[in-house]
Amino acid sequence: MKDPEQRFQELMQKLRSREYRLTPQRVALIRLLASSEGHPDAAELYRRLLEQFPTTSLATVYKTLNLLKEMGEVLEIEIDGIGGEGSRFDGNDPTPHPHLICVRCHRILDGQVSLTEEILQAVQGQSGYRVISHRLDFYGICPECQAQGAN
Amino acid sequence: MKDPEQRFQELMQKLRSREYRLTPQRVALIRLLASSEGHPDAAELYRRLLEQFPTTSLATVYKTLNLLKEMGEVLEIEIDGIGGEGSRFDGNDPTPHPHLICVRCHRILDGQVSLTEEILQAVQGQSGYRVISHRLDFYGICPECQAQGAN
DNA sequence: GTTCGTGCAAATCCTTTGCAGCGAC
DNA sequence: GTCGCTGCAAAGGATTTGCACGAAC
Repeated sequence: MKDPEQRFQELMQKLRSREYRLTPQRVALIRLLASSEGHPDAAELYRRLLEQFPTTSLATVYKTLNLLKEMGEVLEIEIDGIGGEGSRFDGNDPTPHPHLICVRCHRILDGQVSLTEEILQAVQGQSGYRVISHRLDFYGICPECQAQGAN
Repeated sequence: MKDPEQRFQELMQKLRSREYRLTPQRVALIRLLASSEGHPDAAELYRRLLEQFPTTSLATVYKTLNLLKEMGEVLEIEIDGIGGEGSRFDGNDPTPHPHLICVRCHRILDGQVSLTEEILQAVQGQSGYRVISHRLDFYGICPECQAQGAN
């Protein structure tokens, strides 16, 4: 995980250079995304933002999120098999990297492995696809949940 | 890809042994899912089902889909970064396997590679998670779309 | 005859959009 | 002063749910 403050500066710089307006709400949201503590979803970001800006709306959160996604600075993590949950986001490290998703408590941890070059080559060779990015997620039970319940 | 007829029999057998009712609509849907030609979404399955049962409803498609998902006999493939599309489904092979998703035409191809045992071990070791399943999807441009447009 | 599945409509949930007013620049 | 951003409310789209009728067993 990158240093949040450094990542924050990085994001600010990118927005400035593209001449986007740095409204206080936007800056606060970017600060949250720079650390992306716990891989928050839109509602969680909204909740944290409300503490500073009681009139902020969810729509604003989504708009900024979409802006950053288009810039490739935020990664969207969709959890499947787990109904009723929205996407989670990672603005700390937008490079494709694996996630470990606990099917019990929905905790998300960053994985440290990466796909080997052989695998990428094999996939491209077999299919003829030109691979642009990928997504690798593991579903399982986190240590805490293992400790709690048997099974 | 498994032989669709064989997979169909397999699915029928599993439903029978759990004493689910084999209504004509359900049987027809299972036949579609056994091949899962083109990794259809719910709307596509519904469309194909309508040809045989003009009064079928989307709700019924979803209900059967959920039943089979819970039984672990259908894999749900969620495409992200591509808005306005629902999940796609694979009832031919419910074992986790990679997919190649074309970001242009949304074609989905089954990948032939699988994660190495080392990667799985590494992930479990680093995180302490007990990994149950995983998901590996590649995003790129399929050969047809590469041929069409430059870039 | 029972119980489960179907099909309709309405409801849900996340996310997006339209628009008027405000604020960054 | 301009134009983009905000925030509200309403719309949108995929999926789910409630319920009464009909069909599988």
